[in-house]
Amino acid sequence: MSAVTSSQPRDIEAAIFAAVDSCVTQWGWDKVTMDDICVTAGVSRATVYRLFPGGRDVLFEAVRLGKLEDFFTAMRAHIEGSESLEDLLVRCIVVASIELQHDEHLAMMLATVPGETLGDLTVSGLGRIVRVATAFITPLTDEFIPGDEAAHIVDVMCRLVISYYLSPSSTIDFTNEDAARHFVQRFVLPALTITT
Amino acid sequence: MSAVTSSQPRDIEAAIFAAVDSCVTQWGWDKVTMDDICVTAGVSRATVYRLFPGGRDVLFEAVRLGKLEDFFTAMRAHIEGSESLEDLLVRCIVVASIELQHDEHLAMMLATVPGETLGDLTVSGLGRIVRVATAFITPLTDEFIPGDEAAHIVDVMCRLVISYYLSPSSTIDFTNEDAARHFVQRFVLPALTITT
DNA sequence: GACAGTGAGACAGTTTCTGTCTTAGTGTCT
DNA sequence: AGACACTAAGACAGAAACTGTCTCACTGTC
Repeated sequence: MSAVTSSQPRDIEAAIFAAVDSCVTQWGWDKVTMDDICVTAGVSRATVYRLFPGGRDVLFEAVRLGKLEDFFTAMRAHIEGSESLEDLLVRCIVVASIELQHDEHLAMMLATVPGETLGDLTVSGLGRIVRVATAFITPLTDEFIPGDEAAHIVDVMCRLVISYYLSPSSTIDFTNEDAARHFVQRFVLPALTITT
Repeated sequence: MSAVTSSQPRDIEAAIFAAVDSCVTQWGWDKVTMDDICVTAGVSRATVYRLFPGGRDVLFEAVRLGKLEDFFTAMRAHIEGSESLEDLLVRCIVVASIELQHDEHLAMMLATVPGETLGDLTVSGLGRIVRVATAFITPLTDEFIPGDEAAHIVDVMCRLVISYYLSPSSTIDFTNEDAARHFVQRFVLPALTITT
């Protein structure tokens, strides 16, 4: 049964991912060594390097990519029933903001280069987040607005959510649905060229 | 004013201690480097090495010693009004157990060799804890029992508290005063050779 | 028996860390 | 002003660690 033989390596890969997650949570990106991960995962060095050729960088990149996808997959589940563009945008903002605030470790996971400060979220990491966010969210906006317009909206929303997460404002709280809705009605919807 | 000049270094020493505490809490003994501590304390490498000649080992030893004394000083405040030996022993057990459970970081601080597992609490670290505990507590038992007897009691109590902390039992909860009192009445007091 | 996947560990090259040192800058006391 | 004590900054060599690759022995499956 190929299902059996292939399920073994999957488990190991999952164990390694879990180990990275655990180690990074405990020590942060900088302090984690490959040996930490191997020991935590209960796996040999050779196995890790065979599964992730390229070593540390490749492994961490894979983990971060996985986290990013998990994040947006979960988010998509939250926004899938939206009946209007306003509703969709509000849900996006609120869910993302709450999720970020709830798990501050997540922000580091979402960023690009491990070991650098959260400030990187606004430099190298942001572009990548915007890219993934666009890929995940724009399909859901199809029924409301055209794709290129959606890309613009998602881009702006990403930056705002991250900005308000990194440096909260006393006037707007994106984790609050009413506040987010008010913001969307006031600043986002009027900016759209279409009126539907 | 010598008070002014001497208050400066005191502040720096305190800052370094605080930095060690913060760094160890964040990363654990193994992962902390001297540079981490210097940066966190906002102090130069040279300063740290001058204040703690011998470097890492000496600094960490000083921190641990300070923690140990803090711990027992706080404990002594809790048990100072005891009117009977039973009362005193119960308070010791409960306060120590609660304190340990409340701040698991403390246990690592109390141990001897940084970077090694908590298991060391029962090997190299235990002797030192018993020694300090004896020095702090036996003076308070003077009015109840002779010094050598007190030393025995403290020794046994230390081991029990640490053992139950490391591996809790379903039958005894030392953080509960009634349970601790019951235990003392049942096992400790009868073992004493004096009857006062 | 062939085979794929794994653990254990040796290995060199690199990076990081440690502990010491020198230099320059600061503020205080005489 | 000048002596003094203290500090920041950083260069430095030696030690320790981490990385990534490799080989070998072991296991279970086909």
